[in-house]
Amino acid sequence: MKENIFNVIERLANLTRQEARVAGSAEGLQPVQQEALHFLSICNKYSDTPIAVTEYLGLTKGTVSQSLKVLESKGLIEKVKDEVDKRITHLKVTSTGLAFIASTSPPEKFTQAISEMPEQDQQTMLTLLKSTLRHYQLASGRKGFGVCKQCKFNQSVKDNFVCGLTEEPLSIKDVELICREYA
Amino acid sequence: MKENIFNVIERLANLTRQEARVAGSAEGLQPVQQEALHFLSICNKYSDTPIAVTEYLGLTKGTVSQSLKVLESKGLIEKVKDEVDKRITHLKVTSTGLAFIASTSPPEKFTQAISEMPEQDQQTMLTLLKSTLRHYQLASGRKGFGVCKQCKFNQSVKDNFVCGLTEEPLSIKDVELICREYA
DNA sequence: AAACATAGTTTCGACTCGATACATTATTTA
DNA sequence: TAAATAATGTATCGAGTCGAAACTATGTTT
Repeated sequence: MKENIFNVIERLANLTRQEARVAGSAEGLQPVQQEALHFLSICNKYSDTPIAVTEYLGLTKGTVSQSLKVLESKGLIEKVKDEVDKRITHLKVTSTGLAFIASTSPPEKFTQAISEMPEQDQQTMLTLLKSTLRHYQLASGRKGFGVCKQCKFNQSVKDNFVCGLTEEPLSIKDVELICREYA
Repeated sequence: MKENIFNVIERLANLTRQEARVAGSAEGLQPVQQEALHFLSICNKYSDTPIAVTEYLGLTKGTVSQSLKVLESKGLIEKVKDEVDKRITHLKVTSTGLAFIASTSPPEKFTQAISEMPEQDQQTMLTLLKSTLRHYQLASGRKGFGVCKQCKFNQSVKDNFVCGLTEEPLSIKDVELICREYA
């Protein structure tokens, strides 16, 4: 059973990677660069840094630094120095970058395949996949990437949200974005 | 919804790839080489060729040829010329190769994560993932890789199986292995 | 103030990948 | 039957990925 689940996930990943290769070839974007851009388009302000991308993709920072340089040179992201901690660089996805991601992620045929399944099945599968990922991240001893709403550092005060880790107020938008400090 | 399903699958794939990178580093095996070896360990005699590996991984034959050369040089597979069609090379996984795959696939922590889920959930997820893959392969206009039991070319005669495409008798083992001509 | 930790870049060598050209062997067509 | 075409597989090239290591700069601890 686990063998089969593993096989199918591997195969799905191979297919999406192929689609990404084709979709990105026009812009000269490699699959891994698209994954980085995709992450940056869905993460919040605590996670829009090279190190967060590194942890998300599970690569080394040197490798990721190269990929980000490419994304920047193509005008898909911009680097902005953090005003408080000057070691940190924030990566902002440009409108060009957002447009690219919107047109390629999820890949067209993947989207089509999912759409052909009953709504209820989609929901069930998502729930089970999320559960698998959570268990997998725990088993890997890896910090999870999650959204602030469920983060133990997210403390809501009346109608506003405050990050309990940094005590910074969070916008509604931040609360719904993926966060590196998720716990 | 589709976005989320896509995100989770991508993340699961990243994690398994990382585990594979670590597991293979001792033997000097790259993730893609492990995937090729894994496929060869579960395919039948119609699919144990370089071109079948190429189609399965979605790469070009030149690229795959290189990976197979590495697997051969490490004694994990052996190349055997086809007696009938002399263009074809069959790839046999050696006992060393089988031992490696058995110890690394699925990755340990992935297995652990799956095992922690209720049996019923595992079954449900497998069914839904398979359905997704089937739809995805169709949408991609790609020939599916499946097992002979459901293949339209598989015609059973009494207790024996015969491949309706080649009219060759199939062993019980062949019938249960993944096949390139699956349709 | 010194030691250490963190964020990020650069450089290097090994490897992946697609594209192309090529050799062999089958199959189709004329 | 001969020629054209198709299929399987290999070799080579250049662009790109990857981890490791060395490095800079900035923060944090001691």
